[in-house]
Amino acid sequence: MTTARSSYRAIRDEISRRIASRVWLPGALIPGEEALSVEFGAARATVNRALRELAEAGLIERRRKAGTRVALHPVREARFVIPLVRQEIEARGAAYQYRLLSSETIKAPALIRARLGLAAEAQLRHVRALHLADRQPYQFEDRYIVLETVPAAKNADFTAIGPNEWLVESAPFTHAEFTFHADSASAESELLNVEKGAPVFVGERITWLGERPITLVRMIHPSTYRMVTKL
Amino acid sequence: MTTARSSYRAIRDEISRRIASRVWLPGALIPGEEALSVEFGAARATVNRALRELAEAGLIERRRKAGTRVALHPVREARFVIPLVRQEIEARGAAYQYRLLSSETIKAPALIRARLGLAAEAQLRHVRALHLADRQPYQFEDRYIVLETVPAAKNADFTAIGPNEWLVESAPFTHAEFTFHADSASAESELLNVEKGAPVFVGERITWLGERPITLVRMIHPSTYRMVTKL
DNA sequence: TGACATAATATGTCTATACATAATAGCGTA
DNA sequence: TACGCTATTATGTATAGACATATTATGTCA
Repeated sequence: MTTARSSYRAIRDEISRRIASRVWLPGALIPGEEALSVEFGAARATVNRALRELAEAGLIERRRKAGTRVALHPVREARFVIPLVRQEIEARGAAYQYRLLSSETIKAPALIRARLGLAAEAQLRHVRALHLADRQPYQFEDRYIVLETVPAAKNADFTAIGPNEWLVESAPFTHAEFTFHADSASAESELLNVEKGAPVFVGERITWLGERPITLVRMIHPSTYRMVTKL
Repeated sequence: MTTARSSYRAIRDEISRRIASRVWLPGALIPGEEALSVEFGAARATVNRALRELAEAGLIERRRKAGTRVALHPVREARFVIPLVRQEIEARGAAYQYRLLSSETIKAPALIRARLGLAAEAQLRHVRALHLADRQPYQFEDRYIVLETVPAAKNADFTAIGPNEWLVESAPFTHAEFTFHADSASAESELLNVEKGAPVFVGERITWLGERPITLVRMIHPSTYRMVTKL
């Protein structure tokens, strides 16, 4: 027994159950908050919280005046966590190793400029590094840091601590965009210890602080990599 | 001006700003709800909602008695929506086409049985289909449906409506597991109109209704595919 | 010193009430 | 009929007050 008082969790789960068991069919209008609060013997605020969470999960759709209905095509969202590579590797019980491959300050190439919306003269720090799990190549990191947004990155030392961990500590972001796709290994094939042309899993991430771009990174994994998330 | 009364959004955004601008550093303890409610001139419940959302986003960490602190390694979560292939394609302004390739009822192969935790005699419906965008192959769908859990799938007609849309309407799920990886095209290479051995992006999804598995599906895209999500 | 009970405290949740806001429905008028 | 105003309604948000719960800090006793 959780509590004598009706909890928003109990209400949420019961409503979720009714939808799953098709008591309330997709597209159907469900009772209003007032009615539910009577049925469950709870305050409307409590029912509201339950419904709000279900709406966030995409199970129901709510509109003022129109009421709440079971989502027709539950556009559900999966969440996946964005851990540091090191944490990701250590969580698997593997030994983490980091190797800095190259680091230089350059003028932004046109392609990167376009992606980040930078001026022609923008300066970038370009870092290439390798992350290993149990001595096996795990991820090749190819990163550009916008020095205008993060001046401290100009002289940061990435030989011991990777730019990923350094940025997390030193340059918080407000927005991010993630892209994932499959590609065939080219220049990085030797580094990842795979055949040239072998499939690789590529994650790309751009982060911003407000309107200003912080960094663009390509993270390339061999095809043994699995990105997993549960719902 | 949003409202004269302080809103939880305003509070949430202000706290978010303080973290982003490093007024409150990673690991630092931030004022308690009581103190913040005084500062912002709001009720504690309002501050609570603001903080709760930030905690959900992974920006702060909260513990009873210990208080609230700025996350050291913001284990932030990205969310990505799981739309129907049709919606995904139509959202790009492309014409959607669906083609059923094969459909049969079989005894579960050992590999699938293991993944879904099924008994040896379990019956499955195995469906293979192709989804096209502007007449170009977009996704090859290779699906197994557990007939024990979804008996109605035994006689369902998947020639016009794909099993994906059919299941969404007919068999809601409670849990799901998603896996993504890169692979090289083998049997499906012709269907996707790519070279044999070309890189493909593979998404795998298993859904459950309570404890019982509903379906396992492999969704295979050519390497031009991009999975995008924003935060 | 160490184990254990106890007090203190910040967050977690619930209630009752009130007002805000979006969106629909219905009415009246041109 | 077409348009626009207005009343209605369900959700959205805020408040004050209360109790619940997890966890830390403290104190007591062996």
